[in-house]
Amino acid sequence: MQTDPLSAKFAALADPTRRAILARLTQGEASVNELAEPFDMSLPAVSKHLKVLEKAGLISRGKEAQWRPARLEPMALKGVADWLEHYRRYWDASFDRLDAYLKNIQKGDPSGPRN
Amino acid sequence: MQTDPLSAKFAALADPTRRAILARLTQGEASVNELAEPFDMSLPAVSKHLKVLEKAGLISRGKEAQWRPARLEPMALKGVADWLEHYRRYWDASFDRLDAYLKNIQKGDPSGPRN
DNA sequence: AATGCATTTAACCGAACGGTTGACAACGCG
DNA sequence: CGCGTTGTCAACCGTTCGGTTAAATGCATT
Repeated sequence: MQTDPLSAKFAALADPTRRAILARLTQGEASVNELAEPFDMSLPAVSKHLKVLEKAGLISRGKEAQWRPARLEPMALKGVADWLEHYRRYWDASFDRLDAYLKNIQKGDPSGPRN
Repeated sequence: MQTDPLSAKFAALADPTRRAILARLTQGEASVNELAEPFDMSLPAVSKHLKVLEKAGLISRGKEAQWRPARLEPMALKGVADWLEHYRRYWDASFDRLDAYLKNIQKGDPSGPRN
């Protein structure tokens, strides 16, 4: 696992089990057993996945008696979205037009896009 | 490396060197040597990173004489953005009220759907 | 044909990943 | 207290990752 936060987030998301866990958590908090139920995998394995997600900041854990419920920490995902946003202009056509417009007015053309 | 495309993309993005390569490619095509220049790392290492990015669909390679320039394949990033979009409501302020509602029904508010 | 440049392939290495099993810790309850 | 439930820890295992060096490939130039 890398040390920089963005790498940790991407690495955490690069596993279908962990993404499924996140999807489940959009329904609300869940215990480890509840989270493990859909998977053909031991409990410690799920526990490890949760630890990866927690270290990446994508979830946080609670403590209620012997339960340690996990909940979504969605601002971490916003961090990923913000990184992606830098590339939006390279796929989004409507963003391209806006970008061209902004570049033109920055060049001092008051009438808008040129070409 | 996983077989499903989304995992491959996230895994490819989980490395700062590879993200730096993508950033460089927003300036336009580049040869392997050009891409390797900023990094304190051998050429084969960069070549491997490019292969990871290519298998993830994030870049494509050309062939001009002995050069194999890499270029950005931005629609692949859009795939990642689309996945993230499912979670926007969980961080975006404009969805705060919906989020509060969902949290209430999850606590067992009998007026809402049950988990 | 020989040289030189750009890039990839092959073999190898240590560290991290994703999983297992078995033991252990923490808590609620009879 | 003793017990069952919940979850983590520790050790281990095979595979993948990210890097290296050395050799091979592809192409242009002379």
